[in-house]
Amino acid sequence: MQIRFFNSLSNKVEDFEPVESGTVRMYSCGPTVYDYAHIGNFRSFLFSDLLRRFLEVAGYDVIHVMNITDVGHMTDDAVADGGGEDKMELAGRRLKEDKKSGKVEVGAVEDPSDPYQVARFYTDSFLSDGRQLGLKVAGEYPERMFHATEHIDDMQAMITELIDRGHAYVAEDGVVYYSVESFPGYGRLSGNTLENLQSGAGGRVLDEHQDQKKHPADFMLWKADSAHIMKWDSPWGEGYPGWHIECSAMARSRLERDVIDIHTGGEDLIFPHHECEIAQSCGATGSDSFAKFWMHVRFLLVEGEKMSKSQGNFYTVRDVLDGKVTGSAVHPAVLRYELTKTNYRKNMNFTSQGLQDSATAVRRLNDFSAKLEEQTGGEAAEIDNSHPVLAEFLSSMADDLNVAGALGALLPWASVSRMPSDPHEALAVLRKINQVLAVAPLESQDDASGEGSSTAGDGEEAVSGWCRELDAARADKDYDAADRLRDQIIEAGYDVSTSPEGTTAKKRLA
RNA sequence: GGCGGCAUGGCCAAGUGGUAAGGCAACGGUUUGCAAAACCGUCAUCCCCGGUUCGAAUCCGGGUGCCGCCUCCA
Repeated sequence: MQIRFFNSLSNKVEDFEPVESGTVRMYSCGPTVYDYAHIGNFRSFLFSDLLRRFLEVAGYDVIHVMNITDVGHMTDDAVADGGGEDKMELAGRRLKEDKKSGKVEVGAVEDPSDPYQVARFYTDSFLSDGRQLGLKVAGEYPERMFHATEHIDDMQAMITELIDRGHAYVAEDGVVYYSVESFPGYGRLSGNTLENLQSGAGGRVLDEHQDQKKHPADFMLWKADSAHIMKWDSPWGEGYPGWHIECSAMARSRLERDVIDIHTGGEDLIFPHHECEIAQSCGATGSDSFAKFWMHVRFLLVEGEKMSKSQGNFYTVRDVLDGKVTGSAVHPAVLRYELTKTNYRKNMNFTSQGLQDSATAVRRLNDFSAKLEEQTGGEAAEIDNSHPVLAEFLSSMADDLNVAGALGALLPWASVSRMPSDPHEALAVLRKINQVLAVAPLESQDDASGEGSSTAGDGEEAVSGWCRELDAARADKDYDAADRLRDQIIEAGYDVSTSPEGTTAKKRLA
């Protein structure tokens, strides 16, 4: 099976081969932890998870790492190089407000003016969201997910290398800048070559107040600022690192290679972030490449509109799970399915209807899974990847993660009314597919979350009592009572199914 | 103004030269105390214009629309 991915570096679909046979090293730009992650963030993170899971099922050892950005982002957007205040500081003030108003539990953050506590709070939120949604790397914290603030040494070492190799300089104001003119490959990823940047600058202000820099596109590596809320000693004065350097430094130290296989992120990161990473990494290592494959996720729209706080269509993961979109609680597996079912290179349209569709599909896969488990007693056959459904599923995924094609193979097969002739084999196939999709069985998410499942158990007992009452009413031909009970169960968030064997109710997933 | 990406039925979406997968919704039927579920069946010529070809959703040229980046941002 030849795996092919679209490479943002060449804007072409290319055959994928890892640098080291059998092992894939991938780096994903992770969350910033001064706010809750939203569904757009998670589309990106789940894309990297799907990619990683697919590569694992395809037979690779995957070393997948993701950073947690807890330093280096500034609020002032008029000045790109360290203006305004640290977003962590702002987040601290907001948390303080939320604490007062009761939006954030007492005890969750003791001292909001401590940026490390703010980071800790939002890191925990992220890890909890991630684990619920089946994000493997979140379950591997802190081995494979780690904080930028714990890698300041690596960043400083890389900055030193860059200065030594003539790729960086200390400007008159004491700020360390990367010199883009020292790196001929600048612009290769984004198309924003120095030439293009210049010719495209018409009408736009390109840093006229950056007269300290040798070139307007030079970007900050270290800024001495003893007044800054988060600061470290350095050869260039007490201060903090630029935003881009953390990924270059951490990818190298954590993946232990100068050249890695795959680097992922949202499409907005192509420029300047990833362009700058390449310049830094290649500049420091002397290698002519940093990541062999760059894969970028397109943005998602919400009901056809851009997601924005002012439009009122801005959703965090917990908003969706709590039912802010659909009006009733959404199972994490449904959100995972919804956010991964559209190919990562297309803008996906996140809609309430889509969530409902996903819930139907997840239900279907789970019913199918449950029936197979029942038929086999959980005994799966030994299989390779040659089963027709599995083979088509994997070959679709191998084609630049064609999820829709893969689901096109899976869904018609996964039908409880046409059960496969060999359930042991089918169970093995489904389990393998679910290693990629991670939506059926649903329990895979519950282990990690720990919350919500206990209350669901209580509700289920009441509902199953109502089902027995409903059966009794129907036996008595007391249809008014039966209809009332049915409405009651539906009201409680369950789908009712009556059959000669009795009434059963299943929790609606969205 | 510069650099990229995308455009298939009501919705999600496969298909990369030979006469349009799959899912959801809808509609008709079977079933049902009624309904739901389930099952059977029905449902598109592919943004526009021009070209290449025996033949194009698929290749080429020109438009149009949408998305991202060029300033923090998945």
